[in-house]
Amino acid sequence: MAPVLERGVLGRKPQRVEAHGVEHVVALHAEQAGQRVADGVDPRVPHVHGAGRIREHLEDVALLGPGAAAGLEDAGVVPALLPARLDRPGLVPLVHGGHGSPRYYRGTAILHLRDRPGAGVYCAPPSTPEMVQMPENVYVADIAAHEGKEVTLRGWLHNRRSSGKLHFLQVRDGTGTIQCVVFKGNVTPEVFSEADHLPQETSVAVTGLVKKEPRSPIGFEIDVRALAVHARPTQEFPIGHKEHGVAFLMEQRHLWLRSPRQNVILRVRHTVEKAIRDFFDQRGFTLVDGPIFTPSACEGTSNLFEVPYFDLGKAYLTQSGQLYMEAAAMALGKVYCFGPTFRAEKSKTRRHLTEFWMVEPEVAWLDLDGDMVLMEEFVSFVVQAALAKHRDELARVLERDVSKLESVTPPFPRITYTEAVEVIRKEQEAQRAALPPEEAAKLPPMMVWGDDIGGDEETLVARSYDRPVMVHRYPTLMKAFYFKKDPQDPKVALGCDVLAPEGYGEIIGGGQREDDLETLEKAIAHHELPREAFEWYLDLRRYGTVPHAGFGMGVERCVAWICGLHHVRETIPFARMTERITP
RNA sequence: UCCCCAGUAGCUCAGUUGGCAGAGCAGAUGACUGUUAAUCAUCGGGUCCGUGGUUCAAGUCCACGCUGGGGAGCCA
Repeated sequence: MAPVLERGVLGRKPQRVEAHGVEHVVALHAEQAGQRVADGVDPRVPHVHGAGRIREHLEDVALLGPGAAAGLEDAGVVPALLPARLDRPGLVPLVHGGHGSPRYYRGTAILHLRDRPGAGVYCAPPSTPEMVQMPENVYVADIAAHEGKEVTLRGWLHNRRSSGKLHFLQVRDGTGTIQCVVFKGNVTPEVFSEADHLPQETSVAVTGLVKKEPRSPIGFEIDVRALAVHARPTQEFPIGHKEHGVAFLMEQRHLWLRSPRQNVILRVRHTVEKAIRDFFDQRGFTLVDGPIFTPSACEGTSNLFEVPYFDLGKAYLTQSGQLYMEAAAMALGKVYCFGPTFRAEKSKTRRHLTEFWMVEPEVAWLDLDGDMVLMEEFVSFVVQAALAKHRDELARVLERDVSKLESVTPPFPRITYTEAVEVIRKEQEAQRAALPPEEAAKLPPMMVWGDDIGGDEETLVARSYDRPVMVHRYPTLMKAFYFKKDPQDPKVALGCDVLAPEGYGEIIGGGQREDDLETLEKAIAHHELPREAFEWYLDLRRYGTVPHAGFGMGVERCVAWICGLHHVRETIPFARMTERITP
């Protein structure tokens, strides 16, 4: 080992030892041997600041053992190596004998520095060499539990402001963002200067005291004692703090996810997905995963993604797991599937994706009325779960009017399709009456019974209610072949759609299935579907057929509604649309 | 597939009747002990989407194309 060139008994004031020009070994040792180390972290320990940089300069480090008081020549010096991960500024990490996990010491360190400009060690007065609890690695979300303690946070630099002798670093760790205050008097000039020049999205480990701060949005700040730069961005982060266009942000989706807004949306999505599973789990449903590859269209041949499938020709990506869930319901009673769904429709609207996630429950011995009760309880459960967990974030970050979600509780209003048509026609008449005749003539024709309820019509129906509205008994001709006809009125099918309020439109479609073999055979023929492909499905009616019902809910539309978003593309991590498949 | 709109600095945009290419933000340098999208000063930064045309002169007008956005239909 190189000779010791400097040795110092450190006073109360921090002292910096430069190492440049020649190879140095710097020894620092305790002022008062035998000083008791309090629980937690004593700020008066050797601080190895700027660990990311120090790492490059340190070749060796040694710690004086318990006999430190005897001096540097004491045989208690423990040779040790600096571990690769020096991320506990404030404590000296050592690997005994050059292998094994590092143990963290406070006490006297001997640092062997390489000859590099800027190399140096900054030390506060050390206390007794003694193994101590290392500064806890904590998350911003849990910061309140660590008030008054020294902690290490690891994350990314979100933003930075400066005011002379203070730098304000906004550090984001995935659970939240916290302001870290770097005061010139608390760190070395190098660290202070570095803190003022770190670009956005630098990954850092910040060590400091957790302090209560009324000016902070989260109530706490970090009073920085040490800052370890893990990695500087190699180039400027494309997404700044000002506004950006949608096209640009979608191209940068992999980076856009880091923004506070996208963080909240993805967390709400997570909560919604968890609530979906909790709801069905609590009610004794079994999760049955449907296939992604399907042999042919579930509901006709419209708009399916086609993939080559070995010698069997073509396969298609699923557009619904429903038919398979019907089979599963006959086996397990109450089932649901939850997975991705693919639609090759060239839909370019705020409500459409080519790949989206759908949950589809199916229940044996259930009729339309029971299905509608299940729908309203399910939607209410999911909305209330999201509200309970994210009320503050929804209101603050997404500026969502959460009072609009509070009213989402059962029962939901129910109207028939026929009644909905009347409501729409009255609205359309009112619109016409309010316009001069020549203007009114330019409007699209009035809705008549049998027309589909489009996006505008959905909004007309939904806006008179403060919660989702259930529209049931649609004309049979509009619905898929498997819907059961209403025995009271065969012109309509026992289907039901749930329309979300505030213009979010259809989030659920479902209903009671045709359980009679002959009627179903006729329906397949009437829709001109290939009978062979549905033989297995007809088997379900051949072997103990029972009334059954179910529905499908699109996760993205539900999340968009809960979050109050303009477009579903923000609700899925990586949206797939007709004109976009990257990143 | 149809209808509408947009494309100018890294980003968001302005650009007048067709007459020298602009601002804010971001970046760099400096000032400031409480900033919250900090502020202030200074500096650097351009294939005006592409091709062709009209014109003394095109970011601007015309044609075609490309890319993206919004909407319709269909759906969750």
